Amino acid sequence: MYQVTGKSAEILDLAERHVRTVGYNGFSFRDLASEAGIKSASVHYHFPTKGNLGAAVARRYADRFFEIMGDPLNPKKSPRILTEAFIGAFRGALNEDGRMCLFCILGAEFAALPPEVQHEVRSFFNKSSEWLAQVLGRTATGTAASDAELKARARSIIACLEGAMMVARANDQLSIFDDIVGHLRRAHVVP
Amino acid sequence: MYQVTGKSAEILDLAERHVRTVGYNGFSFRDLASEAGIKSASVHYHFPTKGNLGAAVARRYADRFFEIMGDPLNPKKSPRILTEAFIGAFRGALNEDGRMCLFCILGAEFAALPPEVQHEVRSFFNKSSEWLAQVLGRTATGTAASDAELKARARSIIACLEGAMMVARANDQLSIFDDIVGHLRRAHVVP
DNA sequence: ACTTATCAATCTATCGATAGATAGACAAAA
DNA sequence: TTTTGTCTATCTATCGATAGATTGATAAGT
Repeated sequence: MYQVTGKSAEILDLAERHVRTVGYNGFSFRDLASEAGIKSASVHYHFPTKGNLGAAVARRYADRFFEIMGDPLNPKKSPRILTEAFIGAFRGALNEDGRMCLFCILGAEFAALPPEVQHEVRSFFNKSSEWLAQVLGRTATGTAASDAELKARARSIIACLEGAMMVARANDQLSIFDDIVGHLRRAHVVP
Repeated sequence: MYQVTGKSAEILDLAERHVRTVGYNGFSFRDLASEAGIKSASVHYHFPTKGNLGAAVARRYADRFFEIMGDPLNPKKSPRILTEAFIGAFRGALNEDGRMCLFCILGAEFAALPPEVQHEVRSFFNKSSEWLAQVLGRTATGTAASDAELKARARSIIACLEGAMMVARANDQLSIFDDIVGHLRRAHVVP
């Protein structure tokens, strides 16, 4: 799918790393260029504008995420397993030397983003809560919850995870993330 | 206490508004100057550096917050009332035409901030979870929870609120925030 | 009362650095 | 020969920050 090769992929990697540490407004084309060993003009060759680049980074990140997550209705994987994988993906992102989830930082900076990047951010939150809602829907706990209710529950979990990443990183303690997830589990919010 | 008057206060107001919408790296001294009707050099007169200004904004915001919250052990206010006030403060921030909690956006941008601003961010998360932990400690539910456990629970609630703000704003729907808080209540995480 | 000195707050003008972006030349590959 | 990727060179706009002049108000000295 997003199997961009060569310099383009390298630039995407660098840009992603920057966004996830210092945010969209915290790096420049020159930063990327010097790290990729080319000139900033060459970065523009691959990605005409910064908004273009930002959207590409977001799209690739989301595509990877959902590829790893797989089918939420896969009968071979229990809701429990899938939810753990979901949480684990967030934890893994934070564990890459204190990098944030891409969409946590983009979400916070939302108003400062070019429209095409904003679109990707919204799209991710929609898709991810949809995905998680489908998983939650499989744990039929007697009451048949509506799609809207399931999606709201999913969003609540996602919000908690995003917030947990942020607080954990600001304090440079991964354990804070784990504590928060623990509370999520103990409150039976999660399968 | 923080009764800064005149232009300084006006600049702080403008800077706070900008940080809470586009983040620390999303505005310039010139932006502030033109809105305050002065020149950017005059902004530097009041706040020598941007880091200085950022820290001042953060400090004032935090001071106001804790002044409004009051004493977490005030016997005249139930834990329930205090927790609601706490949640309400976050909701109110979001409700000011889609502005974020200052520390949510600063937390996300953390690695891009000058040290003095980072310090204020950490300090806020510390103080606010301390405050909330004291409130939670008053609802002695049989088991005597340790201070560390209470603080972890407090952090979990705060993380959830910050995440809720972020997700709600990215989707421009205040109702998402309310949904998430609803789940928080239903899961009995909150008094 | 008049003068002098100080101060807070602003200005103009400018600094070096950097931002994102473009034009056009060049070389290698297809 | 056309495409692909990179380069040099440059543009305009803006960044945070500083220097030095100017204003009006206040205070102190005579």
